[in-house]
Amino acid sequence: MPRATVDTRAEIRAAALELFAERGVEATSLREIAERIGITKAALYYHYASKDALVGELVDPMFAELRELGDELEGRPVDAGDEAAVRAVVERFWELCLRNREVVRVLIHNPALIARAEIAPRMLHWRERVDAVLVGSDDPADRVRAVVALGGVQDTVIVFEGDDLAAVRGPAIDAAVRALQPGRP
Amino acid sequence: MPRATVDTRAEIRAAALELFAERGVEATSLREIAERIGITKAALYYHYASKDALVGELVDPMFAELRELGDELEGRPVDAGDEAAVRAVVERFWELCLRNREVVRVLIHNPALIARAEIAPRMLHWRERVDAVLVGSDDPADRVRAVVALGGVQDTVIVFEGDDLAAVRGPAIDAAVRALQPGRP
DNA sequence: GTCTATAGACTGATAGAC
DNA sequence: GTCTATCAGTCTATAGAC
Repeated sequence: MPRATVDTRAEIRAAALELFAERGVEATSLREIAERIGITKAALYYHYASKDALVGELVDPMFAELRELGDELEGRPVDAGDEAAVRAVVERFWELCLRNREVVRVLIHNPALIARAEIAPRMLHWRERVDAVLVGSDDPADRVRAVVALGGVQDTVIVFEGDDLAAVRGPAIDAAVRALQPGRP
Repeated sequence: MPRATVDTRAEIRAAALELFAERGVEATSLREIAERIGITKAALYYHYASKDALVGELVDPMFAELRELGDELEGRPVDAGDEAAVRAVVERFWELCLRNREVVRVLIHNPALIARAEIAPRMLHWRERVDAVLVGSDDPADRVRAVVALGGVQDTVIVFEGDDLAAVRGPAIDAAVRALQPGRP
């Protein structure tokens, strides 16, 4: 029987992202995804050749955004002393995490994912690249600061998921910018 | 046939923690854990009644430490202006994460875990409780700062796992302490 | 495009011999 | 304590009807 909606593929992705983010990829079966939108597992296989292919298509948009951000910033590292410039990059990273927060959740929660053949090549150290651009330095202490700042920012969109994220934005970015300042407090 | 080692239970826990941290709990089977230490799945079941029981015993020590820290700090909130006091708490949290970094990894990577009946009651908002003690405030902005600081610190013991963590400690704690300072940078 | 039916592998867990 | 053997259930994935 034909279905009420036109875009079954989009429906599959939406249901899958929700379940993957909530329970993890391994803990979610294709049967569950299919049943959530009222089709059978076999019908799902008509649209996606495998679970890996589905996961790959889900995480792709975020990787594309990260690559764009990396490309744009590459070659012109941020001066750590220029607070406005640092803040601008942190803000963009926050917005990116916010837009893709369900994907962030999936990636954080599924380490085995990045080892899968379909997905690993697309990861390319995603956040590490932004780290590097942001601190523009190989100094290990600078890298640590970047991990605290961006890791912390990334965590907020997950931890405060149900809350008013517009209110979280300001303090989160402030804290991250401060964490990035070199030297002892 | 009796085995070379005395403490099979400890061997099981060690192998399980390694595999759970690496791939996630759902993606690791009891057969894999058993075979890694040269016994069968049935032998493993002699020592642990279920997968949940095994997971529970693995995460217990960290929860116990968090409860101790919470108990000790409870009732005497840290003055956000007292930098030395703030630093002391952040340092203790860092050490706790470092000691339990494989468990941290397991918990981060397995959201579904905290919903399991055996484990949920022991979680009791672990990090949230430390957050609360640390900022000693219900102000949402303070809570956000605490999440950035402690989330960032927690991330470093995972991200820099293979590196020299003694060198990571200083910059990580500095960055977290700075992130906790109120107001705009 | 969606279905039913099924293959084949693996899972967590148990029974009972040694 | 560890084994072999097995259960019932689930999984990914496919074949073929409509």
